[in-house]
Amino acid sequence: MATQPIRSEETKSPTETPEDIAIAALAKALGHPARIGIVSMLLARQTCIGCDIVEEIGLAQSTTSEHLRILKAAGIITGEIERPRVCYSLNPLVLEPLRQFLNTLVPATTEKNTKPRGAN
Amino acid sequence: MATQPIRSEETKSPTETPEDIAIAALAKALGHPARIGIVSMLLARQTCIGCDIVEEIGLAQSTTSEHLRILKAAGIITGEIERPRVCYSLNPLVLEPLRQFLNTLVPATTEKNTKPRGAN
DNA sequence: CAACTATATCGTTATTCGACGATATACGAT
DNA sequence: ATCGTATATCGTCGAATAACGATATAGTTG
Repeated sequence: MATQPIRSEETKSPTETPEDIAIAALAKALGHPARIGIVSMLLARQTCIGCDIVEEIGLAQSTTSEHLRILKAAGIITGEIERPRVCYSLNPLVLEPLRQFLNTLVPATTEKNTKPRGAN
Repeated sequence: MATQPIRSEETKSPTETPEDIAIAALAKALGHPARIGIVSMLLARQTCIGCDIVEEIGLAQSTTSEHLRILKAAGIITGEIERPRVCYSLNPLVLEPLRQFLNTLVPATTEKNTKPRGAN
């Protein structure tokens, strides 16, 4: 159906650096309100077991589990199994590339605005 | 899990704060390597006309235009029309909520790894 | 052992995304 | 007026995402 990719000799290769891909993957993992909520929750409390997250997020258990899986796959959170629970906690260091990317973007203004997000 | 009460009055409202939604929207807009590349490009040069971006990104013109549209919709870039060109530039301030979110996440004692982008 | 709890996974469905080529638009230059 | 350039939009396709209920898994407790 589609005409054959003539892309043989020309340099139509998307110029995606591995760095770009890594940063985009982190941003993508954070690109859903429920996942932002989960991360915020883990920041407020130190650790959370999954069922508390399910309750607070307000989505179906299976849906929440999927969001947790995405965050885990990106390395942003870790889940320590404590059968039958799973104890989730933040692993903020993996966000460094994204964080530094953003910090280079913003015209180095005041950094002292670091108020913690309001507790839920 | 206790049988969840049927979604009658309360209970199942996804607890998404407007703040969470805003942060997630920004992250989502950055959640693609091509868009990270565009933003990086606009950071390196000060402004770019679209055709240069198309060339550097290496995707079809229509695809690149779509990525530009997404970034524009999120407010991350602006496009000033200079017919027949459009001159794009960064508007990094709108990223503040996401940036601050990340900065509260990352333990502030972890500032050692501050190498700028591009060192690969 | 049986029941309960917490979580992950499966199957499904509807929606969105990402990519492309083709086409439309709008201006400057010839 | 026609051509060329730069950009946006349309239509389409396949893939990915988000959501859910149902079910499977695995440990704890009665």
